[in-house]
Amino acid sequence: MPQTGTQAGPLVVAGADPSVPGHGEAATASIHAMHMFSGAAPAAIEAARSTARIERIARDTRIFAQGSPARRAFAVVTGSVRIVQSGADGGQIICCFAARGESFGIAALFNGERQSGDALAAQPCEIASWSQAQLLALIEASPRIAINLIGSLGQCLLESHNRVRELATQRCEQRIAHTLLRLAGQAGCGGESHRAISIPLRRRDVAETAGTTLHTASRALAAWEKCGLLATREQHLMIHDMPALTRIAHGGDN
Amino acid sequence: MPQTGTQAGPLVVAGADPSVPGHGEAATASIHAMHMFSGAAPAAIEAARSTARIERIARDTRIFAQGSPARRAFAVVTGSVRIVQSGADGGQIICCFAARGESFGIAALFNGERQSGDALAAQPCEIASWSQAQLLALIEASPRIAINLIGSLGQCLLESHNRVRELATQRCEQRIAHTLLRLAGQAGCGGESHRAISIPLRRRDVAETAGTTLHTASRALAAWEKCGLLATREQHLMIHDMPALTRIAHGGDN
DNA sequence: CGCGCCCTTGAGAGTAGTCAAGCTTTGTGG
DNA sequence: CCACAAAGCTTGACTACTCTCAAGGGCGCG
Repeated sequence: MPQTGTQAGPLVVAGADPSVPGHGEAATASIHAMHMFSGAAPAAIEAARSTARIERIARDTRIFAQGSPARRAFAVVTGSVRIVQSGADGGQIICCFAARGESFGIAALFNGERQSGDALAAQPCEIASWSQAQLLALIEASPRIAINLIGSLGQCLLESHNRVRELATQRCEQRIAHTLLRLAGQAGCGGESHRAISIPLRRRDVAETAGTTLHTASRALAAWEKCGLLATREQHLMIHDMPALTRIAHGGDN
Repeated sequence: MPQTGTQAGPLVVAGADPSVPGHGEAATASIHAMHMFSGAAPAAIEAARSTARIERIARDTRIFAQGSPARRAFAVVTGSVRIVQSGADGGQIICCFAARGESFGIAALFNGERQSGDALAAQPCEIASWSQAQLLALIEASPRIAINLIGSLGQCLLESHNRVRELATQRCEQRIAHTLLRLAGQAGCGGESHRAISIPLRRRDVAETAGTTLHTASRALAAWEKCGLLATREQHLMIHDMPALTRIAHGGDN
C-alpha cells in the first residue's frame, strides 16, 4: 500500500487528464453529496476531501481491471461507470452501473479478493478515490461511513439477487424490461410515465445487463420502439410509457 | 425499533425452543469464532456476547420473512440457513446459504430495505442475533466489526455477480457443477478430490441454487451419480471426483 | 395401509441462441 | 467533400437446449 497523499501515482488509472491538478473545486464540493459520507462527522468529510485523489477519465477508459487486487475505494463525482465481468469462455455481463455520487470497487476491498470486473467510464467522468488505508482512517474517524457502505453494498446485493431470480425464472423480454426500469430508477430523469436514462446504452449494453444476446435485445427494443413505447437517440434511451413497460416486466402480456 | 436487552420478544422467530434459556455456554464461546467479530476489540466481543439473543431453531422453521423490515443482524452458531426468494409469479430461487460462523440478514439492515427472501433453517440451528441498535453500538465500540461486515457482504456480492454471469452465459450442466463446487468450498469437508457438503440438499435445492428446474437438475445429478462422479445419501451430497466436476464447470466436455 | 414427499425418466414444444447478411451512422483521411 | 472503414443496429432462418407436461417408483410416517 504505497502513497499516502496527493502525489497521485499512475497506479490504476490510464488516460487521466493531467489538466486537472488533483483537487477541482466543483468536485470537492460534491463529496458532501456522496452516499458514503452522508451523515458523517464534518471532520471526517473534511479529511475525505483533503485526501481524495480526483481524476478526469475519458470515455471507455479503464479505471481498474478485472483480477487486479483491490487497493482503492472509488466514487463517481460526475459521469457514470460500468463494471464488466468477462468469463474464461468469453462470456461478458455488466455487473452494475455506478452513477453520480455512488461508490464502486468496494466489494473486493476488505476481504483480499480481486476485482470481479473491469471498471470502464461509460461517459467522461470525474472519479474520486482513496487508498484502503485512507478509507480505514476515515471510518475510524466516523464509523457512519462504514454503515453507509454496508447499506449500499447491501442494496447492490439485494438487487443482484433479484437479477438472479429473474434470470432463472423469467423470459428474456421481461428481463429486458426490468433492466430498463432499474436503470430508469437509478439514473433516470423525467416524470411518472416519461423517463430518460442518463447513461449511454448501446444494444449490447442492454443485452449484457439483461443477460441475453445482442440480437434478442435488439429485437425487443426495436419492437417496442416501433409501437412508441420508447425511443433511442444517440445511445440514449427514453421511455415513453413506463406503465406499459412495467406491465411487460411483470409478465402482463406474454 | 423496540426491545433493547435480553427480554426476547417473539418478534421474528417462530418455533424457538424454550428449553434453551438464552445464553448457552457452548454458543457464546463460538461468538469469538464468527467472521464478523474476528479481530474486534475484546470489550466489543464481550459486549456482543452479553447482548446476543441466541435461539434454537427447528429444521425448516422460518427465521425471518421476505418483505419484512430488517430489524436484526443474524449469525449462525451451529447448523445452516438458506435464504429463499419468491417472485410474484411463483418463481423461487435460493439466494445463498449461511453456514457456521457466517452472518445473514445484513444486506437490508442499514438502507431501509425489506428482506429479500425468507430465511429458513436448513437443519436444526442455533442462531445468534442483535438488534440494529445493538449492532450500531458494537460497531461504535469496534469499527473493525463494520469492516468485517463490508468484507463478507462484498464477498457475497462478488459471488452473486459470478452467478449472474453463469446464468447469462453458461449451460445448465455447467451451472449445476459450479453450484456444487461453490457449496463444497463454503461448507465442504474432506480432501482434494473427495468432498462432502455438510448442508442437506434436495434436488430441488440444487435446482433453485443453479437457476434451473428440478427435472433438469435431477437428470444431471442422476447421470453423474451413475458414472461415479458423486453420491447422495439422505440429502447429503458427496463429491468423489472434484477435478472432473471442475472440468464440467469449465465447459470441458460439452 | 394410504398419503405425502422426493426422485426419476420420457416425450413434445417453444424460447432464445447461433449463423448469416445487409443496412445505417460515425469518424477519418485523402 | 467524398470515399472508405469501423462500429452499431436490424432482420431472417435454423437449431437445440431446456422447460413443460405427464407418469410412475421408492421411502417414511401418520
